[in-house]
Amino acid sequence: MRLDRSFFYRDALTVAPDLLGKALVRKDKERISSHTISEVEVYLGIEDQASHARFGKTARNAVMFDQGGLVYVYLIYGMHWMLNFVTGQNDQPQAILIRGITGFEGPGKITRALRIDHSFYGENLATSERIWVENRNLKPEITRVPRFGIDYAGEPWKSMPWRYIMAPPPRNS
DNA sequence: AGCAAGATCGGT
DNA sequence: CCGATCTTGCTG
Repeated sequence: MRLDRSFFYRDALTVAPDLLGKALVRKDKERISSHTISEVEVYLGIEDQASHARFGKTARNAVMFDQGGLVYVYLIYGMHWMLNFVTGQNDQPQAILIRGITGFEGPGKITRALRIDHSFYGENLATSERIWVENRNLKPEITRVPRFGIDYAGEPWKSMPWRYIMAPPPRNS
C-alpha cells in the first residue's frame, strides 16, 4: 500500500535506508509501472555543501524547505531531470535523490524511462495520481558509501556515507 | 548582463 | 575522455 506523508516527515538519514526495497509507482495514462528502489542519496540541511540548499532558499530549491512527502525535480547539464523526495520538517531543507531502481541504474535514466520532468515539481507523494511509493515488506541488506560526483563540496561533506545501496540479491549455492 | 559550473549520460 | 545542452546563482 501507498506510503502516507508521515513516512517522509522523518529525518532523511532515517528515511533513506527505509526507502530501499520500496516500490516506486508511476501511472501514466492508465499504464502503471512499479520498480523497486535500489539506490538513494541524502542531501541534508543548509550546511551540507553538496546540497542545493547551501545557498539558502531560492526559486529552484524552495520545495526542499517544505515538509516531507513532496517531489523535488531539477534539470542538470541541460538535459537530465533528477528525481528527489523531500523529507523532514518545515524549514529543514532535506532531499533524497533517487539514483537507482531495478532496471534503471542512474538518476537520469529513471526520469527518462518514467517520463518525469519539471511538471512533477512539488507533487505530493501521498495524494498524487501519477507518482507514489508503496510498501513491499522487504528487508534488504544495505550498504552505505560516500555520495557520487560531489567533490566540489569538500570535506567533510564529500566523504559522508550518505549514499545507500541495496545489497545485491543473495546467491544460491 | 555575462559567465562558469553542474547531484549525468552515451559515444569515441 | 569528451561533448551535449541550458538553468542557476554569482559577480560586476
